[in-house]
Amino acid sequence: MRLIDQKKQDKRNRLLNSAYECFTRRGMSGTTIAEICKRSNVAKGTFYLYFLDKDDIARELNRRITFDLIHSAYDYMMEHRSEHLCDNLITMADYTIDRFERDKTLIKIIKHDFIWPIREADLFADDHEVLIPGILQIQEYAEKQNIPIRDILSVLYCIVCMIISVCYDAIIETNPATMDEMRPVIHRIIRTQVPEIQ
Amino acid sequence: MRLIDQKKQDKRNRLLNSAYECFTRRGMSGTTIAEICKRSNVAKGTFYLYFLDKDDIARELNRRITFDLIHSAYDYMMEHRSEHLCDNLITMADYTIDRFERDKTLIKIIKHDFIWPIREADLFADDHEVLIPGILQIQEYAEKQNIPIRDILSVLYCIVCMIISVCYDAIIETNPATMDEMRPVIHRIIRTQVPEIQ
Amino acid sequence: MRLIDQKKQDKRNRLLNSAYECFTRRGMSGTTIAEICKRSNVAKGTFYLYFLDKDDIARELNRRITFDLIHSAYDYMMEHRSEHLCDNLITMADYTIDRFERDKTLIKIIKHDFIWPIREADLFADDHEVLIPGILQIQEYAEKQNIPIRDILSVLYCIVCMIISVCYDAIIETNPATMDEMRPVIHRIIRTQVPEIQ
Amino acid sequence: MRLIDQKKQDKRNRLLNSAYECFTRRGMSGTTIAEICKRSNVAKGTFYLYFLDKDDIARELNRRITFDLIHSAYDYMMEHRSEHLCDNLITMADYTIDRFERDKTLIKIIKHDFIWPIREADLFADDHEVLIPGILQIQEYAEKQNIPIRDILSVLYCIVCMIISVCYDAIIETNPATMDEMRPVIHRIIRTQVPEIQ
DNA sequence: TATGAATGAGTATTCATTCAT
DNA sequence: GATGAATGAATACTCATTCAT
Repeated sequence: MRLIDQKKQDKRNRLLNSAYECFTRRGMSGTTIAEICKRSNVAKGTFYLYFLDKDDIARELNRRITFDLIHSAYDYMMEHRSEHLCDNLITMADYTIDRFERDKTLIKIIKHDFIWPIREADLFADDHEVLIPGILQIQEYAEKQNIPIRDILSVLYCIVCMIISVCYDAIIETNPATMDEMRPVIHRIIRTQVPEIQ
Repeated sequence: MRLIDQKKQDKRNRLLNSAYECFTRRGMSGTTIAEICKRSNVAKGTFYLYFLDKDDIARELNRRITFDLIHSAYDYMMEHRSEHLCDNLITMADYTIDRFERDKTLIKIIKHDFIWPIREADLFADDHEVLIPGILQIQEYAEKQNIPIRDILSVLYCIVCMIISVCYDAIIETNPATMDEMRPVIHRIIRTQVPEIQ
Repeated sequence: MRLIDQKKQDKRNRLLNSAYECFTRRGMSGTTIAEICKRSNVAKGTFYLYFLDKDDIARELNRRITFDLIHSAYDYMMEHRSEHLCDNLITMADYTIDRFERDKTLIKIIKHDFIWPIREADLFADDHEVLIPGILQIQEYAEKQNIPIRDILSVLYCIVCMIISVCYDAIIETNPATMDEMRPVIHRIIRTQVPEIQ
Repeated sequence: MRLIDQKKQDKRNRLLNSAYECFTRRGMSGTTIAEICKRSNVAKGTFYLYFLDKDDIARELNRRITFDLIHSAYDYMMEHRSEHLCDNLITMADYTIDRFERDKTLIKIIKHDFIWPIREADLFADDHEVLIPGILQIQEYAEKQNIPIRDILSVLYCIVCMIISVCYDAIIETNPATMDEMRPVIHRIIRTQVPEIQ
């Protein structure tokens, strides 16, 4: 990569990082483009060389955050791996909940803009492992249980939706209960939906 | 109630109705207080005699919408009642999904601002039946299953969260699938979480 | 008129006067709405209670300026009246040219936005005398010369267009000659187009 | 001319052509220098090697357009030549009006920025024939009529101003009448100002 | 010569909120 | 209680111009 292209990429990243910090502190609608630029030591006009508008940078940020969160959770799970899918999912859920509790903006952003990273069409694409890591174990589970894989994925999707909503309410609004009270409920639901194979 | 109080109540209601129509058409952030007032034939200053600000009226509106939706769903269910809690919950879920499909703003508002209408503290209040109708059948089910009622309610809460998120994604974004594809998934999850009693 | 309406009218006029002075000094595109407001001792938001945008106030201003200029020229002519239409037109032209020479912004505004104040449709409306004063003498002249009045009016319109363009070029650009050199040319053209009746 | 100079000239012309197309489509104030450059496949910095700013290229463009229009009109007239100056002027006026009707941007540019291409000082310069073709016939007419040539030229200038203004109003604003209605008026005025010699 | 990344001054417009009437 | 005129802070986005390469 040419030096100048590296510089551009670097500037783009600086803007994304600043945006993350600003969105984190003041929320997306409370953040001005001027602030993002100032924090990046970049002129206001420069912002528009890299992004269309605030929504554009927010979308890009979201993609990165979602991608990073899923993969971190997966990596963590791999370090504490069990042979049961069910336990592994709970490990990932717990990791994610912990992240949310430490970083409340993260849950705000995710709740507002989460995009399930795999569409029906992509299901058998070559790189779905990149998008949803651990899909191999899911396929295996589906075969053992003799359930279509897309049924498993649908339920997983619903569980993820649920976790995000519940975490948001519990962490941000403490409603209807605290995270500590909701966590075992989430565990139970996962266990019920993805029972261990005998 | 004195006549003058009725008049005040009436003006308050007019403002709430106008707000609902405006939020419905243009979304909350796209709605100005001026519009709400104009539609209510009320001066702008008057708005502030009844509500603190836009958030205030939005909160109140949300309470009403949630309340109305739950009770409509309950009434509908009572007309198609089964003896199994599980079937009744599915009936209510289907009714709600239908409402969302017909009125996309409804799901937008609910997704953005849903407040689970019963808090721990209220659980044994005298009027919880008003907030969550059908709680008697839930209590009955809890007893038969020998599960603490608050465990049932927690799971119900999670299911409601899930339904809202999934409906929003399916209806508004068609992601990751259509509502027709997600509906049976939701049914299955309810059945798994609230199994019929033998 | 109620006191409050008088105040509103007064504020509107203050804005128009400020706009005139600003347009005069810096031209329309060089004038900011902030300046107009400051000069009027009015908040920026207030501007938008009275006008849609800069174009709107400019249009209104133009209407007033054109109306005022024509009527001033007519009044002046009536004080130096001759029996010949031709001489009267020259008197009005001279008055106008003098005004342009004294107030260069006037010619800029007029050149940019002059609107001939009488359309075909209005020709026989009851109030055309308000728009183009002196139309009675024009009608008289048309009858004596046995020419359709609309032919006279068309020529007058063309002469007015010509005067405006020539004045602009001469006064603002000194091109292709000075106003002193062009004035007799204009006189001669008027005399040729509207010959005195024998 | 050296090859390198030809290349430079070529780039300059490309910029001028692009500017014409852009001004034509979006008007001068709606055109950005970036657009002109893009259309010319030239970097933004390069623009400033050839022109001072947008006004500079606009002025140059205007000179070319005016020059081209006058010469086209003259060429057309020479193909339909009469012995009378008056008829020839009408032929040229008609040609010009037709051009304006077909190309509305042309009249907009001309109206906004017309520059009478001959100044007093240039009148007896060697190349005035280049600037105002047909000046020989004008001189001849002046002699026959025993009028100073500059008097004829002044009147011609006024007529040109008038035609431009009237065409703009008629074609762009249809005010106060259509071009079809104004055309004979223009003819009559020319005939009156430059009567055929007996 | 040529490039194009970076700059940052410049401005219209909205709208929640107040307060004199 | 009710009004609605007035406020003015707050902000996204453009684009001519420069200058290091």
